[in-house]
Amino acid sequence: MVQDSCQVTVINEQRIAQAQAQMPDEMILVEVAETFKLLGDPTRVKILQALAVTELCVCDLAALLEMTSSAISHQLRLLRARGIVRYRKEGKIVYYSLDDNHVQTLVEVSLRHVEEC
Amino acid sequence: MVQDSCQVTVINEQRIAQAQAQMPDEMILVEVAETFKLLGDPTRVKILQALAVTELCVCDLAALLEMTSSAISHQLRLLRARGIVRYRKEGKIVYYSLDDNHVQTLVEVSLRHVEEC
DNA sequence: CCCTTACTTGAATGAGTGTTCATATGTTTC
DNA sequence: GAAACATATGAACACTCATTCAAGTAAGGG
Repeated sequence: MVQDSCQVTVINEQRIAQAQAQMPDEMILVEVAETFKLLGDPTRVKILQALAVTELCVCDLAALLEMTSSAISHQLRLLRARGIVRYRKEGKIVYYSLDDNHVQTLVEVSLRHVEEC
Repeated sequence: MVQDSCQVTVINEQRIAQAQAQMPDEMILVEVAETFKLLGDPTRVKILQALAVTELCVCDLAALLEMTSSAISHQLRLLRARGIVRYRKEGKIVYYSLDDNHVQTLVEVSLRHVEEC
């Protein structure tokens, strides 16, 4: 047993070294967590699920999810910032659609996972 | 254009109906979001990444992530509650390992996604 | 031009969350 | 049995976050 700088006892030094060796960069792991965090909200999951079916404008999404346009717009801003959705203006109407099929895959995998349990 | 109960104007009634028809149950979508939320924290992602390599006890994880055993234990409790990790007692030491390869798949897909960008 | 409409945005608020600290539990060792 | 140790857990704290509300922008119609 060894004490590290944090006063934590180490039991299996070798396994720790092994896990550490295969651990991706801190930065990458933080990004992975942030991606998941973005998907970790029912409103945003519903938005993505709807946009996976068809392009929709803000007020359509608001009607579909029975929420205010403001609430939807705030969430779309987050999804936009991560490049998950893109938008297209048509007059004063703004149409949103998916811009990242990786994320779509994640939602699908998670859906199948939940449905199996 | 139609006004629904929430005072939101509907632009594309047909598309909304289409999206609604393909929308999974509210309950399932909430569970999907909760699964993602659980993966949406750097500490938990690191724990899962480490356990994907090898079984580890709480203090090993604490040493690896340079955090207190208490903080790790709290996170493991959440992962345990969702059936994502399982544990095995060996005397006073508690070894944790992964108990859900779906989740492992999600992390892998997300890792590849982040690394591509 | 003014009014309505679709959307955005900033501040505020209430709920939720991760870590710390102190304490408790259960196990081993002396 | 007492001390040491690995975990677990409850409360507290700072912090984040989703929604609401109010105000602002930009486009179209009368």
